[in-house]
Amino acid sequence: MSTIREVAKVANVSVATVSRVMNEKGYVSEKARTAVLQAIKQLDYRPNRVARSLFQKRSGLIGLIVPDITNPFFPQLARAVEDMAHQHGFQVILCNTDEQFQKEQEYIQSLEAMHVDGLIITTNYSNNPNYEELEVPIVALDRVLQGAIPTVTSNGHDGGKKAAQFLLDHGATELVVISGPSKLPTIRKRRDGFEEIAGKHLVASIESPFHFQGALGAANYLFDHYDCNGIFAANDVIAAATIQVAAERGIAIPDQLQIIGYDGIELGQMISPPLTTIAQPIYQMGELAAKLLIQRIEGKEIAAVHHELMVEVIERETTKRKGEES
Amino acid sequence: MSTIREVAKVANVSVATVSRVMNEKGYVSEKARTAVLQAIKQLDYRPNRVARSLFQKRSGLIGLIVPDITNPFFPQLARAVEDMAHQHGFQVILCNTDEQFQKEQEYIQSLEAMHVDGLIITTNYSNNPNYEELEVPIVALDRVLQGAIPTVTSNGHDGGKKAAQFLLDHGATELVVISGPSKLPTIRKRRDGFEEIAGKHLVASIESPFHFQGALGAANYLFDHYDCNGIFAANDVIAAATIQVAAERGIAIPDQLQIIGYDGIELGQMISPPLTTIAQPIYQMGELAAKLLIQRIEGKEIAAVHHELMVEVIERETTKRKGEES
DNA sequence: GATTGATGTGTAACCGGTTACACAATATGA
DNA sequence: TCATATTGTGTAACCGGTTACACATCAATC
Repeated sequence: MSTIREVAKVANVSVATVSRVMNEKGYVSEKARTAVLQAIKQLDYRPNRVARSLFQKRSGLIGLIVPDITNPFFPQLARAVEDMAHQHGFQVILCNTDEQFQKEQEYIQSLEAMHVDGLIITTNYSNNPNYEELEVPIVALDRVLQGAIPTVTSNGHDGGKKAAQFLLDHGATELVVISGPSKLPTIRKRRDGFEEIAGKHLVASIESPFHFQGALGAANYLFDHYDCNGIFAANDVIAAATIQVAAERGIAIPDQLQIIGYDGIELGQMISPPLTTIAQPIYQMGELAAKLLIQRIEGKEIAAVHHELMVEVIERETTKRKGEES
Repeated sequence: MSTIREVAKVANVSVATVSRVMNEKGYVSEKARTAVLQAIKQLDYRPNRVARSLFQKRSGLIGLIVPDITNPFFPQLARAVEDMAHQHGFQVILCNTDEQFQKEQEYIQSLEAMHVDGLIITTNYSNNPNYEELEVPIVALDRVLQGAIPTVTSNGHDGGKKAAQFLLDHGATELVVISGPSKLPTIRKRRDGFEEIAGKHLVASIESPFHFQGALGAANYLFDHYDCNGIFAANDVIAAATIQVAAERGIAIPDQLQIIGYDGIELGQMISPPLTTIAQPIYQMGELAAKLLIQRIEGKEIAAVHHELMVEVIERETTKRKGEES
């Protein structure tokens, strides 16, 4: 791989001139410019980004910290972030924390040491650490962080309300919410919104882990202990598990039991019957987070600190058609 | 952020000594060592990895190029690669090509310019480009590349055979394979293996795109034109679509129709009924690819060039229990 | 003809680590 | 006692870009 000095030699100019041509900065004569361009082509010269980073203190790297890319909520988010980053000439570094505080800290340290230009974090350690003290710009995604850190979430409270209203409107009378880990604020909001509207129709409110196996257990527990005809699951994976357990037990969906999920991941349309769900605009959330981050990186001030996007219900087949409530 | 020279000043030694302490290289007196360590702690000094990269020509970065992280096959792969990379002190840069030649080339150029230490590629442009000419070590995952590039795949031919054998053993008599895009060698192998064993029981062999919507169309086409009681889908997403279409049409699974998928992604267990499938060891494949790459990066020669892992059938509920075939 | 400003170019320092090399000081062995 | 390791440390060059600054040249203006 050739260097700028070699290019300079071939083009018979100084390195400064080569640099000027490359960055289109400062005065360069037409003659010098073509000579340099010619030399660059001849040597297949591409500037060393590491060297450039060192001087400019800008690496063109964005760190994306997620709990686990394997959780089907995150690939779409990651994709959105990567697309937006790519459009602006950034690359993204993927980090999985498994929700472990220590891994998260390790990654942040590494990323800082390699001078990433910014960080997008979806994390739980909302309060503990010193995000505000970090020198790099940060945007929080799907989780709300303390302080002056911009965040992007969707309106979970409204989502919960919409879910309850939808079930009620479609003839469900005994409602259950299978919530996620209640230490997560975003999850609590969904549940609270649901319970607010469900009111006296609420039969039970139980908790489930996010992963499928755990949700299977929660669903079994639910059916063992309660009777209901409308379930709101805190995410689509839990909803899928609930559907599976219901199918095993011969409970007809949506006739005997209606189920509504949350998230709007692709999984929802792949299962049978296809899942009615409260869809977050996942891709847009990732996109917005990346956009905000890039704006901060480029020094623009950001207006609102907290961005909350709307959710919408996607009606599929785990709920009854309107007018057929029976 | 403090620099090595500041540390040197505080510890009252030269930068060389600080560097020696940090890298545990060369002679350092106990006295100097403790002074340096003390200074490092005092200043919360962390070496600038960019500067280190520049000199060492080693960035600690691995590029992972996938078609689309949103395709449920890839998150597990990415996770495995990232885990292994992290264990060895590397970070991974995620790139989505959408199977577009041009995006792939762009990414490779960028990654080269930022001096990634290695590349893991899952790509289709098996023949076209100049992978062999690249200076960075490469490992191909799930796709076979020409030349001396190490590859990691699973035994698709055997997988196809196993699928056919399994359906036959469980009482299916009229078999169909819904294959993926036949330009992909890995996909062709699955189909060929299946057809080899299916023999005269093969009723039809059709092609489907990989994404769910397209697969829905293919499944509808299939049911409109053929009668069969055993289907092999080239991946689990296609299988899920087939199940959904079958459910819509009131075809009982597995009683009237048995379905077997391919891949072994989590989706398979989340759908109803849970999917019998030929599972690739996805995580292990990613892990192995990363391991091989890291070995190459560290200069070790690699024995075998092509690694083919075994697949196994995971029996769930879209196929009949043995002994209950009819 | 002198002053001013725009244009064009090169030298060398700088970013922050790493390390070859020179030079000491001390220890070992004959 | 003198030659030879062994141990310990600092200076300065280097990695490959970027850019402040000095210096030229040339046209326009007074």
